[in-house]
Amino acid sequence: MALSNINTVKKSFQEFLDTKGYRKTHERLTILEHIYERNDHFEADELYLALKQLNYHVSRATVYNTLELLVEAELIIKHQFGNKISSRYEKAYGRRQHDHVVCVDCQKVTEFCDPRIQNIQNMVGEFFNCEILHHSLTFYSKCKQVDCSERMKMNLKEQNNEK
Amino acid sequence: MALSNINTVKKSFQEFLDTKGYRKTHERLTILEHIYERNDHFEADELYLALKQLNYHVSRATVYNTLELLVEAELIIKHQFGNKISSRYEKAYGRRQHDHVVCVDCQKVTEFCDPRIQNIQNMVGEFFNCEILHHSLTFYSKCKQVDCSERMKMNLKEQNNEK
DNA sequence: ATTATTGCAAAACCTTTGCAGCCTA
DNA sequence: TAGGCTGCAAAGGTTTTGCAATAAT
Repeated sequence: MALSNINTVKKSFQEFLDTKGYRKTHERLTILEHIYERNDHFEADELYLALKQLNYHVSRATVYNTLELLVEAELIIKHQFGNKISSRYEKAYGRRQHDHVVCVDCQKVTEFCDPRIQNIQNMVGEFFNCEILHHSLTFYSKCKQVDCSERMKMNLKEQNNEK
Repeated sequence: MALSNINTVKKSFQEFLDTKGYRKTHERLTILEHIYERNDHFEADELYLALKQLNYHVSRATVYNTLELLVEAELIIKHQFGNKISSRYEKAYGRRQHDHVVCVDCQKVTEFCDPRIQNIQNMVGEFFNCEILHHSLTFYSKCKQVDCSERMKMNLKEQNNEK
C-alpha cells in the first residue's frame, strides 16, 4: 500500500476517534499501521503475536478493543469463514466490494468481484421489505493448485510435532 | 414434515452409518428425529436443552458428535451467521438450495432462493480452476416488521432479568 | 466378547470483563 | 487533574477431549 494511503487511513481513523470522543492512543494508531502493512485475512491472535514479534507489546484486550473500533470506523472488515471458530479481519479502506473463495483444505483465501450480487441484494431487500446493511458470500472449494497439498502436508507435520 | 419423510430420513441416516461402519445408537436416531421436528435454525445447546426438557437425556458430547455425523451425512447444514459465536444448524433433506437473511437486531432468519447464485458459483469455479463444494450467502438486515422491535424488547428484558 | 459410543468433567479455545494504574485531553 | 484506556489475569461461552462405564455388533 502506498505511503500516501496509510496516511489517509490514519487521518480517517483520527477523525473517527475525534468525532466519537475516543482517545488517540499510540496503541490504536500503531495497530492500524501494522494492519495496513498486511495483505492477508488475519485472526486477532495472529495480529497480537505479530506485534509481539516486532517487540511492540500490546495486550490482547487492546488488540480486540482496537479491532472493534476499526470495524466501527469501517477501516477493516470482520469475517467468519465457515467452520473456523475465530474471526478473520482484512483492511477495507480504498478497496472495492468483493467476496471470497476459501479452500477447505489449506484455508487459502482468494477474492473475487461479481456485480450480480448487488442486484440480488437489492431484489431480496425489496422482496422482504427490509434494509440490507451488508452481505457475506463465501465459496468453499478444493483448490487444484500445487501449493494446496503443500500446505496440507505442512499442517499435518505441525500437528504431529505438537503431539 | 410428513411422517413418510422422517422415515426416509432415518433410513438415509442408518444407511450412512452402515456404510461408514458407525453404530446405530438410540441417541443418534432420537437426536435426528427431534431435529426433523424443528423448523428453525438452532444452536447445539438449544437442541441439548430441548431434549433435556423432553426428559430425554443425552450429553452435550453426544449432541455435538451426532451433529457432526449428520453434517457428514448431509442431513443437516451447519451455519455461522455473522458475529454470533455459536454455530446454527438446519435440516437439509428434501430441501432445495436456499440462502438466508439475518436481522442484526432480532436475529430472525428468513430464507430465499435465487438461481443466479448458482451461475456465479459456476463462473467463479471456472475462473479459479477450482471445485466449489458449497457456498454461504447471508444478507444482514434491519427488518422493518413489528415483531423485530418486539423481539428486541424481549431480549432486553431477558438480559435484565438474568442480571 | 470386542470395541465403538456414551456421559461426565475437565480442558481447550477464542473473546470479554474487572480492576488497578497509566496517559491522553 | 479527570477519566478513558491499557495490561493483566481471571471469567465467560462454545466446543473438544480423556477416560471409565455402557451398549451395539
